[in-house]
Amino acid sequence: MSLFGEDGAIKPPVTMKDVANRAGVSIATVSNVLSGEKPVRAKSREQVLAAVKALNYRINPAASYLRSGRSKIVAAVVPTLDNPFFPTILAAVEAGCQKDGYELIVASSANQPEVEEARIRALMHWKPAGFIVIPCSGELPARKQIEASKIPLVFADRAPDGEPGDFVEIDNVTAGASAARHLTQLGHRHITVCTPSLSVRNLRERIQGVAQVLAEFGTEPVVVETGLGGVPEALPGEAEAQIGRASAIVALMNTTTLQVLAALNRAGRSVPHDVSLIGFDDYSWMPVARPSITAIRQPVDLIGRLAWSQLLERINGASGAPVHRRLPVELVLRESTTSPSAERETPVLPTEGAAVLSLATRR
Amino acid sequence: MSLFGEDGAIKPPVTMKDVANRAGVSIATVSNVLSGEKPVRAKSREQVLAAVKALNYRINPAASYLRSGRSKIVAAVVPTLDNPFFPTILAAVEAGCQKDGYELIVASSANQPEVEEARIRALMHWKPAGFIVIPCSGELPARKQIEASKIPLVFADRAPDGEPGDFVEIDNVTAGASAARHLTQLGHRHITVCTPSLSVRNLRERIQGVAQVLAEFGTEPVVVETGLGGVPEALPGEAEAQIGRASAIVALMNTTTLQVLAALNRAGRSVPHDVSLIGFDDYSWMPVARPSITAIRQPVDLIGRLAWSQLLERINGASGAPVHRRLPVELVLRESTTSPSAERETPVLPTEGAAVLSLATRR
DNA sequence: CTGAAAGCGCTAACAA
DNA sequence: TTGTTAGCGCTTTCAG
Repeated sequence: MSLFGEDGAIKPPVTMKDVANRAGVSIATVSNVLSGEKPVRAKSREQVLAAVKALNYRINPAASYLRSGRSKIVAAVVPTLDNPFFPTILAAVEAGCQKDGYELIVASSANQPEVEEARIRALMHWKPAGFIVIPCSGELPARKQIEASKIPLVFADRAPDGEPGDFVEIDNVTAGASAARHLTQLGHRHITVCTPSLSVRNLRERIQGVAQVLAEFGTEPVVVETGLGGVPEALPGEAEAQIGRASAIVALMNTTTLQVLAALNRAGRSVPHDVSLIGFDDYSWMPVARPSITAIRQPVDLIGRLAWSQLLERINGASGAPVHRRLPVELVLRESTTSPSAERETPVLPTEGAAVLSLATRR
Repeated sequence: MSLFGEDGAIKPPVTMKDVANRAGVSIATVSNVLSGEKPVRAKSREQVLAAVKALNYRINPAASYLRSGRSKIVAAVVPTLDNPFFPTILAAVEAGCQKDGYELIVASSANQPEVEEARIRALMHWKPAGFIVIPCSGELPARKQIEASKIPLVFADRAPDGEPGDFVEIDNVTAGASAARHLTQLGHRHITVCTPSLSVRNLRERIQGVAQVLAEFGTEPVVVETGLGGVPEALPGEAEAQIGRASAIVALMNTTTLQVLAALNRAGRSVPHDVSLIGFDDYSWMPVARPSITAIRQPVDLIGRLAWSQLLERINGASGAPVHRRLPVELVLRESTTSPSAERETPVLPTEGAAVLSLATRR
């Protein structure tokens, strides 16, 4: 399979013509065998396949695309590759692509809508067979262009505002509610929700889920916006203070959990003694941390797999109505959540009197 | 910029011909303006550029590649996307690609040499402008083909056995030595090194670094192979036992650190009371964990950036000798390492009697 | 400096 | 069922 001939000169790459010659058929027949579109006599097919194998021929994807207007490329646009959540989805998508013979082009929007727009436009020129997009905000102007070009588009994890189209996500409202339910069952009545951003719908829905449960108890979540950054030295003053005052916290993203943990350390608050914590996303460090972290586990791999299978169906021409899947999450109970004691509950709202709570429900 | 005309019909995409017509020049001139290869009269250039902008024209990359044999694609092959270490490198590469007008195709070898081989061969058919490869083992047969095709190739993090070629990695021996030095300075003389695999050279070099330091004290590291998997229920019996006996552990990869932590939990060994732990790779959960984890911090982002800039130079024709960069790491001191007491040192070799050590050196 | 024209390797009519 | 042929949109001689 060397690219060099006997004389050391570079061999030109094998083309379909070479295969045709060797198989004793025309290039059209070779094309037909390879594409499987048109019927081909068994004998011819065998000869072609043999020649393909002998020459180690692989179709030139660019030529194929140029002529047919269809490429075996899938384009994925994610908010960032620095947060492991997104690459994990991509891992599943990539595995699907690999299995089904597609290449995956990956672009990061760096959490900036303008970059996202520009990347999608650039990707469009490859006429990818499909797009998998995890938008970085509620606006996705480029969506119109993708849809106008009839390129299948599947959203994963998040969809822009408006009609979701084909979309695989978790059931965010229920997930938020599960977290809140767990905390209320432990006896918490005041929950602080920490979110990196409010401009993404799925995060707003998680808050909504928390709010629904708290409404039963006549309270509302305190919402703290912590920003998209990594784990900073300190959050903005107000956020830092609100976290310091919290008795139960739900962190809506993996990065947020770390931000919260850091802020709690700075505030000298201990988990779960002073404050209970539930994090969205379950990572392998969470069971190992001390205390181990109670988490809402998203089926990340499944999100990716379903996004791919949905996209593939569209690529293969499935028409039907948009498919919007909301996958269930799992609440993984660990050590970071426990019952509040009356003493700890009080400081949250200093105006209220202290109540005495049984400690019996502590694990 | 709609893809629809006034009548709602789909507009065919803008081609170079359209630009030429509008600019009142030939398509060759348009091509020359866009490629910048040949000199073009300023006037013509302006007209072309104006037309390009007006029509929102973008070159068709497949046609361009088909004709010229050069593509603006970079192919990256990584062992997995599930370990955040690799996507972080890719994030930097992707940023570079974006800046310099390349698209990034990502393929995962799933840590299997055969898959790696197959993926590279598939990618070759896109005639990418360059390859960035993080090999999954010491063998990389496909390398010959890449090099024979004159496609620039840069290794990141690891290189296959033999001549490294263009390669950006950390200084593994020194990194291993730093970890060991830190432990010996604390008083440790017995170090257990946990590695996911022995078939990757950079991991072997880290062990070598540890061994060099221990040699000064007349001891040798105990090497435990823990496998590439995630955090399993239990490691193979022998590995589990060796970790349980250790008084100081260096974990050579991020996943290994978690495996070790889990194994130590199962063995009822507490960090750093019973055993000190240093992990390779510094993740945002490590400072937040209790105890926080002492780590060898790799300049992951820099590895990616340098790999890209090196690749870009080759793409642009730089010839010179292979560039092999070994970047320095940082030892980040945290709570998971401390001096051994005699009681803790002893159980390593159960045959020895217990000794009493002062606890004064504990932090 | 610019334009005309010849393909790159492949697919899709169409003819046979 | 198969072969012939005309391009896909671009880059690259080669004349002008």
